[in-house]
Amino acid sequence: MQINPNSPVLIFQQIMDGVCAAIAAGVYRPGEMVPSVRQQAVALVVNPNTVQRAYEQLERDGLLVSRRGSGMEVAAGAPERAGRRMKDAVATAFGAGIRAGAAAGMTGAEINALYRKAWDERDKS
Amino acid sequence: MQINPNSPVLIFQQIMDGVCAAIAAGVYRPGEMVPSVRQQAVALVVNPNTVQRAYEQLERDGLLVSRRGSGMEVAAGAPERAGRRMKDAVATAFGAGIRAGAAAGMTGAEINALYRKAWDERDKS
Amino acid sequence: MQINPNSPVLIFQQIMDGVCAAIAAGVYRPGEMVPSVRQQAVALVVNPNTVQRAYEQLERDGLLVSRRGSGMEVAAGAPERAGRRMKDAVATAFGAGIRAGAAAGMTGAEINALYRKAWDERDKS
Amino acid sequence: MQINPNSPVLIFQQIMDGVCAAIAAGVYRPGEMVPSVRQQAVALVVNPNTVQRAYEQLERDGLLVSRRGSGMEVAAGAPERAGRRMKDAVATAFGAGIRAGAAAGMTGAEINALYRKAWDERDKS
DNA sequence: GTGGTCTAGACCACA
DNA sequence: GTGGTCTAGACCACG
Repeated sequence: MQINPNSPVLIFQQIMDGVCAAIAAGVYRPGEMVPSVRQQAVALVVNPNTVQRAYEQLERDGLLVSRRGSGMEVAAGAPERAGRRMKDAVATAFGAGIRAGAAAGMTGAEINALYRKAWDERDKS
Repeated sequence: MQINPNSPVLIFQQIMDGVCAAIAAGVYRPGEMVPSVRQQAVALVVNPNTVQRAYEQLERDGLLVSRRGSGMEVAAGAPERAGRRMKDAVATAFGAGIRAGAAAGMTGAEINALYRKAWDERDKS
Repeated sequence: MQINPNSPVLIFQQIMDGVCAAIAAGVYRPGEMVPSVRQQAVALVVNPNTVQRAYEQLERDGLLVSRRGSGMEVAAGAPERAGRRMKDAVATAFGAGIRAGAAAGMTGAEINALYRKAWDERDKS
Repeated sequence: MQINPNSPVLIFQQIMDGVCAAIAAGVYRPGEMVPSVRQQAVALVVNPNTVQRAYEQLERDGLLVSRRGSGMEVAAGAPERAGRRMKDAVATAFGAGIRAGAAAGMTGAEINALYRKAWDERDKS
């Protein structure tokens, strides 16, 4: 996981997205601990408060539960919730791209071509 | 063109995107005037300062040129530049979606299915 | 409204309680602006971030809505929600007192006497 | 006695409250030993350090005295002190509830009704 | 001026 | 060591 401080996407949201994806992908499993706020902060070269905020939000969303004094743990049922969230996010991104293309007067074929191109260039960057 | 004031996407960016798309789509043609700051502000239910800032940015990007005393005009060569920008934007959106899906552990087939679903649901909202 | 920094009750919660009570009491009415983050901060002799956090939470709870660039506004239907919240809070406080008294071996009469005494001493402090 | 680890009330305070109530109720009598730190920790499903801190505080408050090498004993005069503390605690809870209700614009009758309701629902939870 | 995000660094309760 | 709250002060987009 990596953070881009120059991205228009808020840093704490990038962290949320990353943790959410990791849960959905089964990298973090229910009952396991996620990296501590301070660890994540140094790993991502980010302020601990920012990580804290992301974790706090994930706890409100039911993906994490905080264990006082010992750390944050992946909640039961979190993988399903995270999977749904990620599907929504992907669908939203695709929808935005399609709508932007249509607004720019592209034909369906042109838009699909852009998708295929993006698909072929995955793994880049 | 419509603005969503509750979107996380900044309003002035939504305006830029809309104008850029309109230029790419041929709605606004080189040499034509774009709606005045005040007209746009009324039409989009937005603060004139915000429209002003979007137009300034578009001028810096070479899509608009200010005609002294009379308003902003679409620049020569703007359609091509705008078209390239929109293609980049669409490709970026698709790339982000694909990367998010992959990070969440989705298979290629699942991601493609989400794209097809988003495609079938275009025109919605 | 006043904040007690030495109270075990978290400051941002004291702020939330105060605003919630003011909404329930009709001091702040739907559609009106609440004091700005910075104003509240100086008024309560508290850090702006702390006020911000309280307002943020109240927004999540549907009592406030933030108007970009202009301030925070009392949400429609907020008085009812706030009233319910305050009733719950009062009931919780009374329940805690009653349970504490019972745990300490007090008789019902003793507990009721303490309530009457607290009632007679209201307005103090 | 039971601990709620999800309560906003600090655990060590919950322990202090419980022991204090037990002393006030005559469950623990002067000269008797209170459960050892380790026993309490097991019984309450809590970290021994937390129990230790609660006991230390109670000793500082004059409710317990440590018998060297053998544990903690209820101090002489502790029941009176504990009783006073519990009365204060109950009165404080009632006062907070009454003040909260008044701040929310409730009438005296409404507040009293909430008290009666809380009274009728005692023993619950 | 407004809200909102981020950084830096402090203190506390808890394990 | 952990999470959590608070302070101080910076920058940004928006009105």
